[in-house]
Amino acid sequence: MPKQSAALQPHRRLFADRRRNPDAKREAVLHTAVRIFLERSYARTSMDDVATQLNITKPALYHYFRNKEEILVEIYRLGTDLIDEMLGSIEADEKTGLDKVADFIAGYTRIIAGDFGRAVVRLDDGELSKAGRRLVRARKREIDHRLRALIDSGIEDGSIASCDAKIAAFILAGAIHGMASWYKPASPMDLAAIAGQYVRMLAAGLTAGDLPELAGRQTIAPRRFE
Amino acid sequence: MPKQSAALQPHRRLFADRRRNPDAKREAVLHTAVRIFLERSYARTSMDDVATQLNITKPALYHYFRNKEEILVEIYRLGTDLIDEMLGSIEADEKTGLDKVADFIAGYTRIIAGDFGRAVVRLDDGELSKAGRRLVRARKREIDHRLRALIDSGIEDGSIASCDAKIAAFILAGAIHGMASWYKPASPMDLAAIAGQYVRMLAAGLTAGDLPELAGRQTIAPRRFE
DNA sequence: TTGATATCTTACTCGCCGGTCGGATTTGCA
DNA sequence: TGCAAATCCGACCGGCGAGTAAGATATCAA
Repeated sequence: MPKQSAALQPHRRLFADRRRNPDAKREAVLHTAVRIFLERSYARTSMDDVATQLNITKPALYHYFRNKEEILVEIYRLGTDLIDEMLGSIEADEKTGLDKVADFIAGYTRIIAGDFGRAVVRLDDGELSKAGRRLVRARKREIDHRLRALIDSGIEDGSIASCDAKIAAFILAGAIHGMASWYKPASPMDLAAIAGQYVRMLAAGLTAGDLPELAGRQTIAPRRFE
Repeated sequence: MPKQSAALQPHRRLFADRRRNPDAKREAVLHTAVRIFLERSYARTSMDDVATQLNITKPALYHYFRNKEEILVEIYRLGTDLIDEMLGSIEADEKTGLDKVADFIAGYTRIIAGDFGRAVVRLDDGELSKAGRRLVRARKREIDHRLRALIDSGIEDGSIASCDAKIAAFILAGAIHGMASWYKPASPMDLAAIAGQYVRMLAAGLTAGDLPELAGRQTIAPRRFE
């Protein structure tokens, strides 16, 4: 049983009387579902779980969504839309590549702090059908490529040290994605402070690509850390 | 049906004749299981899948493991053992904090590139029972704390810029964990080159904690990126 | 050779969950 | 008011997968 937060109450009440606002109800399902999915994972959440939380029964859910997968795909869509929107506004700016990437880091951390952003990162798209998986992964790949383009533009204009943009993008995205595993909305830490340290540390990593004493370091002894 | 790689053949052959080497067979189960779990996820892998891959039937598996969870816990144990061992050897060194962290990054990427390391990071411990989850998460938490200690020591000896070690550890670990999602052992990219860029970029981020022009930057306009 | 034991198989049980069927109840509109 | 459509429910189906029971077969030690 997921803990019942006060924030869910309005969604429950929405379903109290029939015939009202199908769109609002559909949205209510999504908001409730994404919370439970994040808490329990998609696979371990049954349609009954979602329905119960909404104070309805399972078949009622199938009035708003064809199946369980459609709910998940819709969640991904909403989440990736947020990221797309942010990327669009960053790309439109007239800034150096480094500044754009820094803006990306700041914006991305904020999106990941939200439910739908966290869902994009944490929910397992391996649960999807082949078609759904293709769709979702294509969107993720596109986001990755746009981040790489940001980095490349920074390398070109000299604001970012020469490096492999592909790996750099993985490092940036990975670092921020990790947030989805530990960040709790009710966290005592200020989100702005967290985002600030992310920007500082990661942007610094991009500018100082080759500190001589680090570039030449030898790695640890070749023990068999398989 | 998971693709049958040549590397699995020896494990299949091990079970060809009965009564031979229980320890080796147990290990063979683990090696086979971790591969399938990484490909298909733990939840979507049935005991029949594992058994089939080994050329035996499901009940035979229960001769070596009490249940499915025991296999997963054992995989976690082997993976975290690798990390513990590495941390131990790093902690024993007489180096600056930054150098120790750099060694950690290099060693960690190599471990994550292996099956059991990748398993620690990618397999969902939410599938475990309460007891198993407690155990696994305790080990993960301990690793996190030891990394923080490494960072703290670097801040103390001045090799790392002052920052929140907790967040810094999350950033480092997150960046490397991300590798588990895209790295394929048969990758064309040289692992050493990847590890090198990880070390360079992340270590640089730790040394240059406060570039003035970055510290003072204002974040993106406060749109509602929920 | 012969029992004792380990190993492995065939054939089940049982619970869970996505999805559906048919019907009941409401709502809004003519 | 009356009726068509929308909304929702109780009861069910079918499949999947973890785990087990009971027995067959090979191995090893004596």
